[in-house]
Amino acid sequence: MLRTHQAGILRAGDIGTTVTLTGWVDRRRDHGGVAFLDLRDSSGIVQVVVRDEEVAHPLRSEFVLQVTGEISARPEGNANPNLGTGEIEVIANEVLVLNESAPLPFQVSTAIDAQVTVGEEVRLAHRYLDLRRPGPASAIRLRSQVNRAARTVLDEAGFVEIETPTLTRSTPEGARDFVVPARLAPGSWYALPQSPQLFKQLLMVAGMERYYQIARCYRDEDFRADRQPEFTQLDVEMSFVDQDDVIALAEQILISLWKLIGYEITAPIPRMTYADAMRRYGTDKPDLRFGLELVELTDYFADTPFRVFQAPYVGAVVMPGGGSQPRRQFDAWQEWAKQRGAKGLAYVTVAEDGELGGPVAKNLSEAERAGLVEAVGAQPGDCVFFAAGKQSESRALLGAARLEIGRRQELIDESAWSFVWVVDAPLFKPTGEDDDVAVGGGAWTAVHHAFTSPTPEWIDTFESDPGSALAYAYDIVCNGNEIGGGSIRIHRKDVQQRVFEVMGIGQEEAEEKFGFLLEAFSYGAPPHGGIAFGWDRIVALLSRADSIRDVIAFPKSGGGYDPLTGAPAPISPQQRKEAGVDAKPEPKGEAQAPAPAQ
RNA sequence: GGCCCCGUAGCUCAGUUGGUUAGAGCGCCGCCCUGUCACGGCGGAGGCCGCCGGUUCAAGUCCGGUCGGGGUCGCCA
Repeated sequence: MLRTHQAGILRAGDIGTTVTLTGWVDRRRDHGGVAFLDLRDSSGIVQVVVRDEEVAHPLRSEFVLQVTGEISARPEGNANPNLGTGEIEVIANEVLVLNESAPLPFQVSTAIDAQVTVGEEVRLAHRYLDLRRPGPASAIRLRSQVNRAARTVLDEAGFVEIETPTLTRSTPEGARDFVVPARLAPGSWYALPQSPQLFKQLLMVAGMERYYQIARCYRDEDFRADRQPEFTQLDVEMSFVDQDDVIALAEQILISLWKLIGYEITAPIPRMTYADAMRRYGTDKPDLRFGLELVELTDYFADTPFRVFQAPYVGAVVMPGGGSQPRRQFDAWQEWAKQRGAKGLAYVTVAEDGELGGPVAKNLSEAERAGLVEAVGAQPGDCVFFAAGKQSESRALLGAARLEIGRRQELIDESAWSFVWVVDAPLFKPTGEDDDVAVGGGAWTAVHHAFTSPTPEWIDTFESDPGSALAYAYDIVCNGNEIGGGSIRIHRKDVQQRVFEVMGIGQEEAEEKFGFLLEAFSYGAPPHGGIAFGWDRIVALLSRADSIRDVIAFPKSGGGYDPLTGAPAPISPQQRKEAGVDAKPEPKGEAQAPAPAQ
């Protein structure tokens, strides 16, 4: 080793020791006759005193040094309480420049971090400099701990870590695939997996019984703060289990993860049905850090004279203290609602004397006005927002309004952790956006994915009422974020075929797309199920990061662009030719992709 | 694909009703400085105001388009 100690761990107890340190010049304070260097390595910072002006003068920020010297107590009154090493300093008797540094695109030293935030674009373009800073670095280090903690739980529970292919076959449904040309089969393409879903099920057929993988997944979709084209899941699958077994294991994992940041999750984590979540919070991922539940008023307004409320669903959410908002603020709420595709957001204010105000109030009947405050649970000074129309759309709007109210009124305890399992989701949803599609129209698609089993109660009867059939699936939600989800899978070929039928996937199509899986299932597939955790999102939550970009070593920016490498980039004509990108598939007939190996 | 916000020095930003030579802090370069820790002092360099077009006597500023970034809705089984 080029060093004997790490800089950041030196303490008063080390006084008198001669050490050799290596690291970067964080800052330099040159007084002519004496110079102070803040030497930084991964453990922290220590002050180095250089008395030789010739040595100290040419040093610059981020030069890489090897310093040998004696640990010494700082002179009386010169301690720095902001540094762990603030009691001591290293009196250098040898300073070797291991490498120089060009002037920096941004300041790496975080001494002034509180005042200046560097833009994300430039940080990502020089991510290797960004990661020298303790804040960004700590997120990446936490991620390593998170991986280790999960592996420990799973290893102790007898799981086998198995890698699955990243060059695989494009499967229908779901997100857009990233595709890779196959040089040896021009015109044919691999797809990068959206998740290891099919492989992990095959591993259950293979008798591995307990599988996990920290798996990279790829989806060619548009961006969000919490979405990257490549992202990571902790992927888990188990044989001979039911829902409670998977949930119990998942809770063990979550407990060990949150323990890393000193939070104790109390198990069992509460469960809520999907129907309840939608009814009370207007979303399948409710943020339970605050109350403010939606109030269903369809019956209350059953005979209303107000046309807008003559709708299949009427609901409301209360904004505490919202009654005193100025008119333009309410106009802003209308705009907010319109941006989410709603016609508007009706509201009623409740004055301190209980009098109702706002443009909607006068449209209500006497009786409706009289009972409204009690019906919605409002207080004087509040306002009540209403949504009326289709149930799903109205609830979604109210659910979004609830979150917005929570944020604006600071009802959310940002230090809280609130976990909930959302269970009993529907198995199917109507295809297309219109949820009024008549049952029996035949157009159903899987809510989760095509291999999710119906719950035991529905397994024999789901065809009779696909819209009501429940899936044997579960999502784990933390502070309004879905951080994982899974299901018990279908392991019987006949059930699988019936599910395909409801979804309108014919036998031929099923054979072509999932033939290898269906065949595997014909050889004694064990009952199995599993879960996948959104690893980036979990680490982002644990590190209190705003974006998953903060917990990915080299994230992409908008448009899938990597500001560091410049990927994606054009390829040469030679590469195009070799890769077979431009190969024209032969017309139909035998040109079909070869059947999976039998 | 729709909508919103942002593009001015290496970084973070200011820039008046359109009006002389576009500023500040930090950083950078040079000199000075023996107890600093966001050290300090003196001096200096550094700008296609994202790009293209328009309006105007005159555009960083107004208008249209475009590119890039961020957010959001659609989308993401």
